Parts: sequence; C-alpha cells; structure tokens
Amino acid sequence: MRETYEPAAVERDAQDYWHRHRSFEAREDPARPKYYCLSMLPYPSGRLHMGHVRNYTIGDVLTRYLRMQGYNVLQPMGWDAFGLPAENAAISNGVPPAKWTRENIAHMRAQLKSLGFAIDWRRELATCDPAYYRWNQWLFLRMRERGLAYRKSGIVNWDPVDQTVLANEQVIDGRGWRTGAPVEKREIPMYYLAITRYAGELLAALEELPDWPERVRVMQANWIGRSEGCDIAFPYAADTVSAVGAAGSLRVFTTRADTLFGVTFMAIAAEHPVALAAARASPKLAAFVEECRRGSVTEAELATQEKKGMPTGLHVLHPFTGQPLEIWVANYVVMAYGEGAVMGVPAHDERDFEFALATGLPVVTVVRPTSGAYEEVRAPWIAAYGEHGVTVNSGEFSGLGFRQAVESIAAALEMKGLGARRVQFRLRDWGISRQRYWGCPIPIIHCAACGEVPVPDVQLPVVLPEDLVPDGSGNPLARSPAFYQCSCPQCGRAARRETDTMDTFVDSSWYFMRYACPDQAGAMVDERVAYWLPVDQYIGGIEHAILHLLYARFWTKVMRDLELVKFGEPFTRLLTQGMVLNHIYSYQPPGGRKRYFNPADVETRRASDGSARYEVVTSDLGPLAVEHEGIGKMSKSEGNGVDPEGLIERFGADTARLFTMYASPPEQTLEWSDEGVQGASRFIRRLWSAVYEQVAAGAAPALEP
RNA sequence: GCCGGGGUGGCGGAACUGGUCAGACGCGCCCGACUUAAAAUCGGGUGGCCCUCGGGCCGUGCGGGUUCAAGUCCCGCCCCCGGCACCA
Repeated sequence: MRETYEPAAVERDAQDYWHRHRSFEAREDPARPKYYCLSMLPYPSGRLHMGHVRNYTIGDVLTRYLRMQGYNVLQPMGWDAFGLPAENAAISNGVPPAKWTRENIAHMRAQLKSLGFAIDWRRELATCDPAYYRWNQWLFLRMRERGLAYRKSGIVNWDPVDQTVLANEQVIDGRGWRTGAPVEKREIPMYYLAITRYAGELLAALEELPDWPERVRVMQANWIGRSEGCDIAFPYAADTVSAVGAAGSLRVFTTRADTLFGVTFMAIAAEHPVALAAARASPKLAAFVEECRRGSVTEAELATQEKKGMPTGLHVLHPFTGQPLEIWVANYVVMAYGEGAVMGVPAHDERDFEFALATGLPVVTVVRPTSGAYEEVRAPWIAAYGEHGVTVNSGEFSGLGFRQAVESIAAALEMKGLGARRVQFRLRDWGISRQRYWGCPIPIIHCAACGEVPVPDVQLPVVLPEDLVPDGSGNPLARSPAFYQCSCPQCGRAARRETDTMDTFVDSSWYFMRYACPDQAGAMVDERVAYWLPVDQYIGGIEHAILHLLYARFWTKVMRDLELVKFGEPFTRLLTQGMVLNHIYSYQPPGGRKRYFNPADVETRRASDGSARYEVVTSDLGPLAVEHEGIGKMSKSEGNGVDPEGLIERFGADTARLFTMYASPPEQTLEWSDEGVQGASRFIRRLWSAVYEQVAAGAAPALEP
C-alpha cells in the first residue's frame, strides 16, 4: 500500500479498474431514467488543448453526478475527422490526410483516456470511417428523392493561379493564401440541401427550447431572419426585352412596398441574368461585372466594400405609373438573397441612399439632401409621420399608414399579376459541395446519356480512397481515374463519378444519434436511438451557436419526417462553455519582430507600491524584461497556451479537472492561474492523505464512481 | 457593415423587476500579531482626489438625455470578444 500520493500511479490503477469492470459502458435499461450527456466532438488536430479539457470535464462532472443520482448515463466520444487541416498537413508534410488524421486520433484518444473521463469508449466513432459516412450518403439520396437535395449553381472563391476553389479562411485580404493571387468569384454547379423549407419550423421551434441560452436562440432567430413583404414584378421595357431576348419582368422582394412610389432606380447583382445580358452589349459594363467578380464571397466583405454601380442602359416599367426606371448593376446587391435585385428607394433605405449619392441618382423626398447624411432626409420624415410614415405622392395609395399601404399596394399588384405578399427568409439553402479530397464523397454518377444518376443503395458506401495526397492545386479525386471512372448504374455505359465531397457540417449533423448504435451495419439508426435520444445536455463552444446547431436541428427534422426518429429537436439543454484565457507576455526587440513568451516562463517582480515588472529569466536572449499585454484566449499565435499533457504529468488529471471546474463557472471565461493549479493540487493531495489514513485504519477504498 | 455578448478598483468579478451608502466575495497590496527571521496562519486597512480629520468632491468605456433617484432606461459614439453561410 502506498502512503504518499503519486497521481500517475493512482490514476492508472483507477483507470485500469474502470476498464476491467466496464464501469462506463452504458446499456439501454428501460427500468432506469436515461440521461444523454454529450460534448461537441473534437476535430483531431493533433493535441488536446485546455478548451477540450474544460469542455469534457464539465460533461464528465455532470455525468458522474447523475450516475450517482441513479440515472443511466451515456457519455460518448468521437472524432470530427474530415476537414481542411488534414489537407493542409498533407500539403506541408506530404502525408496522406487519412494517416495524419488517424495518428492524431490515436494520440488524442490516449490523452483523453489519461484524463479518466467516464466515457463509453465502445461507442467511439470517427466521421471519416466508411461505416459512418455511408449513412451521410444514404440520407443524402433519400433527401434527393424528396427534392430536399438538389443541384444548382453557386459562387465560390477561385484562385486563378492554383486553379482551385478556396475556403473563406484561405482568402487573406482578397488574395489566395498560397499564391497571393487576387481571388475571383466563380460560378460552379453544387448540391444544396433545402433547409429553407424548414425555415418556419426551425424558427418557431426555438420557442420549445427554454433550456438553451437566450442569446443562442436570438442569434438563430436572426440568422433565419423571417420578414414579411411583397414580391413586385417590374415589366421589362422594350430595351430590356430585346437585350434579354424575351418579354418578362424584373422581380424584387421588398418589406417596404409602401415606398413603391419613391423608386428612382433598380439595382441588380453582378451575377443577375439581366446584368450578364446587358454586359454582352457593353464592354464597359462587362468590365464592371468583371470587377465585381474580384474579391471573396464572404458577406463581411460584401457589406463593407464601397458601394459602386453602373447603369445598364436598360429599363423596366413602374407597375403603377408605367414610368421607365433604369436598371443598375450594384456591388451591394446579393444574388443569394431574395431575387438578386432590389428596387432603389433612396429616401427610405440607407444603402439605396448612399448608392444614389455615389452615383448621382435622384432621391425622391420631402427634404433636399445637402450634406450627404441620410439622417438629414430621414429625421424630418420621421418627425412628421412616425417611423414608417404615411404615403405621399403615391397616386391612389396616398395618405395611408404603413400596414394599410402595403396591403393596398399588394392587393393591387396581385390584381395586375405583378406581385403578391410573401414571407421571405434570410436563411439560404445549405450548399454542401466541396471541391476537396478529405471529405465524404457525394454519391452521384454523371452519365452523358442519363445525366445525374444516384449511386444505388447496394453500392454504398462510395469509399474515399485514403492514399491520395493533396498538393493545394485542386481536388486529387478529380485526377484519380481509379476513383472517378465508373459505369452508369442505369445504362451501364462509362460515366464519371462526382468528385466533390460533402461539407464537414454534414458529418456533425447527426453523429450524436450514431453513438446510440455505432455497430448497426444495416441501418442509419435503430431502436436504441429512441432510447437515448434526444441529447439531454449538450456542451460546447459559443462559436457553434448558429451553423452547427442549426444544421443539426434541420437534419434531425428531416430524419423525423423520414420516420427514422420520433423527435424533432436533437438537444434539449445547451451549455456554451467559456473560453480558457491566460496572460499574454511579449517582447518587442528594437526593429525586430515581436515575440511572445509563455506565462510559465515569466516571473513577476513586485515593487513595494504594488506595481509589477515581468521578466523572462532564461531566454535565448538572456534575461529579458517583457511586457504584460493583458489576458486573452489561449492561442498558438500569442504563445500563451498550457499543454494539458504536461499538466497531467506534473499534477495528475484530478488536479487539472478540479482546477478547470472550480476556477470559474462553466459559462464564463476561465483565467489560467498557476497558483490556482497549485491550490487544486494541494486539495487533491489532502484528499488522498485522508484516503490513505482510512485505509491504514482498515477501511476499504472506494473506487466505484 | 450586419447579428449576438461584453466594458464596473491594481486584478477576477458582485449589485433582484431603476431605490439605502456602487464595488459583495476572492486575489493582490499595505499595516499589525505570531516568529531570531521568513513562509504559513490570524487581525485590520484598501476606488480616486482634497481635507482644518468633522468631512467634502468625483467615480460603473465616452458624450448627451429621462427621472425625486441611473451600473441598470433612452439617443449618439468608441473599444474588445464570438458569428457572418467553404475554419472547425
């Protein structure tokens, strides 16, 4: 029997015991209340960081507490194993992403095990395993059968030098990360999932999630962005009819149909068909459309760029007055929202106002603007008529309040067949195609004769070859005949397999269901899912507040409608844990590049007045006085991370776990403190001393959790 | 730019739906006790400025406002963090 506390030995013994006794293996047991405690699965980046330790410790504490309360608790773990970092590692080291990923998983699994979490490791899964991702493919095909998955063109970042599609993250200041070449937009065919069909339900069901943080629900509601408005068709004038080659109308969506008589121009996106038609006739316009193609596709970039536009010389007719309105191509109009066209009402919309000012277009208003400030136009208007005002100079619709004006105008448009009231969502359909290697293959075959043909279910999974090495210039699958050469399942002739892979958010949209039945070879889910799901407590970072959580909610609703599961919301309670912070110390050599030093290497010297100096005693430059920059998120770039492995070796997992739990409430940021770690360590030591005393006195030690 | 969160002593952070006197609690610092000494521990003090030692004035990112009363409500702005649909 030991009499001094040696964390490594104690923890090894305990973990062995738990392993031998299968202490954390969860089995379906209708007699006991179940509890599904889930932490967001990690990306296998290589090493655990403190954020992981904190996340999983929170889940583990809850798991063990509820076990002791008599709940049948499931706490699983898995790996979000597809994604860009593996390709980046391949580019720099020449190692296949599969090898790199699996090695990382092995290392991180060992690190996680050393923390002694009450995880049922039998259920472990990695999203890059064909046994998992075949069901991504299977459900995709089911969605496609119902029109929930479809193909249309989408716009991506294009590196003209590497001839490759770039992720937004790979665009630095409008240039490709590897080539430095100015990024362009390019239109390519992609697969989409029709999440917008569920927009109304995704929004309404937020009300049924009282145990989600309010801010997450607000962010999701704003993201879905329901707005009530009106479709309005502006019939093409003769010039537009001849340019487009057919009669028709320019459709817009607006929430302010009441301002229809203040329209002074029409603005369309550069990718709009009318813009492309007009550009064919005008080299100047073609150049402008080309200019709009420069830069990345992110909303942040589109929203912050200077408003620019150019007239097409084409016109549409006002639906009531018949007055011609010129169509402009404008860089602030987004093709992806609404109809890719807006009616320009400078007096009632700040962006239209700025655009009109920049281009010299007229502003129809009661006040002549002189200063260029929108407030100058808006303020007297609101003062006179209130926020939404009263219609003036609007023909038969003059003198109406907002609601009444919209209703009357919409009714009149409907009579003319030129519009109707409609609900529009900001949410867009989910584009899942990625022109990348390390992801789940999209199970489609392109046949010259039959077109797009789904891979038959019996041929699933379409297995991703694991020996390719991406080099940064395009998708290696598209250069691998062994992968793309195939025969058409319908006509048997030679065909080409789709080489795009799925967005990794697909992988994480349902993994929590598969934990319930990881060994099920014949189906995506089975009756065990009905026992464990929905997840009772989900724990993860706030950075997933919108995309991951919204996609998982959508995917679950689709599975419900396919009668695969009976619930519509996957996560009953949500906890967003705070970040782990540490001090940031830097040294700025004269004329040199700023360097960061890890707080563990910094000594604090306090003067009698309480002021402090900070010093790195042993650096490669000798003793250095460093500057304290404050406290920030642990990050590689600021060199202020704490490696969990070293911490566990020195103090043991219990100290690491105790410190991360007691130093701050789970939702709040956690500030690293070596004194705090020492304190936690002392506490654990005292605890074990007491245990040893009991054992010495003849009591049996309790290792059952 | 848009959406969400935040900004309070040297530091982490309290303060219910506007209501005693902002700064609980903790850390740090200062003074004292114990000690040969130090650490540990215990007791006291600790927002800033001024002071005739009674107290006075200022103070919750900045500038306005509402109110008998504002950290809290309203208007405008600044800064930091997360997200903005191809990072995960």
